[in-house]
Amino acid sequence: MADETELPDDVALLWGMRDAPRRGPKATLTADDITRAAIAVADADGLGAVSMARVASELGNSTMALYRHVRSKDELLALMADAAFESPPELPADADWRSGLMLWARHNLAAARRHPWFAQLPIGAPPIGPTSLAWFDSALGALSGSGLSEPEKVGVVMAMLTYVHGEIRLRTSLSAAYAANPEAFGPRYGELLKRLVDPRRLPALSAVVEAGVFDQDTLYEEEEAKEEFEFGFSLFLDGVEQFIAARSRE
Amino acid sequence: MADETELPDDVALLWGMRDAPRRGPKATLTADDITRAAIAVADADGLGAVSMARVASELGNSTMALYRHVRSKDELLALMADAAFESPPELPADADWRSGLMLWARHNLAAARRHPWFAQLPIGAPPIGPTSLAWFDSALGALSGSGLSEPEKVGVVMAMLTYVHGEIRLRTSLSAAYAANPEAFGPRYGELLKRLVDPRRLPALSAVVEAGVFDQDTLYEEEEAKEEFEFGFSLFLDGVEQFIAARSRE
DNA sequence: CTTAATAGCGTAGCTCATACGCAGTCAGGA
DNA sequence: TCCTGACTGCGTATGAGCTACGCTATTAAG
Repeated sequence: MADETELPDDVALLWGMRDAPRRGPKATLTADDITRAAIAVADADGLGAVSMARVASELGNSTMALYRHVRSKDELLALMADAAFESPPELPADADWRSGLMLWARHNLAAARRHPWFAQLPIGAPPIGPTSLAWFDSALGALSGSGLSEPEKVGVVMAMLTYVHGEIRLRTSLSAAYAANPEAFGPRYGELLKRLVDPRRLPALSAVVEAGVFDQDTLYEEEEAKEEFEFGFSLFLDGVEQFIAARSRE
Repeated sequence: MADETELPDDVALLWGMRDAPRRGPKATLTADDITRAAIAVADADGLGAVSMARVASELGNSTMALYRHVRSKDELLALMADAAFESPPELPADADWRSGLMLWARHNLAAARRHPWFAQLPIGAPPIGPTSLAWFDSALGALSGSGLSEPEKVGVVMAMLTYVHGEIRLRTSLSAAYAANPEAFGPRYGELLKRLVDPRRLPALSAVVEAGVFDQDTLYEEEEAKEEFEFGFSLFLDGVEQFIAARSRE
């Protein structure tokens, strides 16, 4: 928290730390307003509907007015990425690391499901925004009683982030697509597989298909998706548990 | 593999199963050529450089000629998504499930690293292309000796896909961005964190930052990324191992 | 009161996806 | 043999999107 003068401009914008202008007219718009409006548009009509013109009109401004507060659309997307996740949950002080991480993951996924366009944002830099770092801190905090070293904690948290981001990208995207167009999924998928999968070329998949695993049409509904997440995430946490146990035996 | 007449058009295209036209001039172009050219453009200059005009000019054709073979750019992207991963690896017949999945994941990641734009493609439907299904089959096949039921195998494979996709999205994207612009990362990241992270508000993250975990500038290089992946993925596999052991005890 | 910095915005240039229709090409039937 | 219908490639045009540029109005400092 030394001198703020040398903070790169994009970082300063994320943290709301640009020095206020001394002269000129009062701004009727802030980068924050723009970010919120863009998120509202994306929530309502998808990321594809987020154009500078659309966001501006939503705010009752002209398109070019936005560029006084945001250098480019890419910068706006970076702002959206940080703002999409609200604050991380308060982890109970007496919680063990496992229930802490589980709570963290559930909240993170819930936030991602509220903003399904998040999975489509390009990732061009390590997390540096205030919200992203708050979530990072929260996850690390859950491991404070684990006895792991700092680099080990980071390793575990990065692995967890990996799993959760995969969930966001795969299952959340599919759920959103399913909600938009249920006919293209559901039982149609199972039937397509039955016709496309040659038992000689893809024997393992064929066995699964023949067993009817893909015949239910509830595969992409929220309840089902949650259960599948908890199953896979628990596998991961079991591995973490083993790791922590091994470390504490040393 | 029943009658092919009712296959949805996009699926038939993915499988190369459109019925050939009886009359008219010979086509000088195929959907396959277009897909390959588009992938080449994306590999060379990023997904943003993939425009219909660019792909067409790369093939020595006019922009609109592409639309005879591909219904829209979205369809082209779907073709690219399936073709990006070449064939899955041959798993040694005598391999145990764990080394099989590890081999699978390494090959999958290697393919993804060759095509870093893959992480930016929108996911709008469950996997249905021949390559995607071949990889799916390969992963299921690795579990054939595990004693799991078919639905359980699918659960484990989906969880693994989740982890690997997260890796692709997070680490592969970052590595690509780092390769394109190393100055924005490296030690600069550690220093930024030192200035931005308030020990009172983000104590756990602050401890990690002060411990110097982010000070190396090798964080995003390929070797380092591989090691971190293997660590996290092993945690996951440890969990799977426990699950399989518990199942076989019943 | 002057002046420099700043906000909002109109215009215009460029890129892109793609609808539409024309012209040339090939296979089968008359 | 030749016609006809199907099909390929492509030129043009439309509309949307990002954003550089410059003008005007507004505010605070000197």
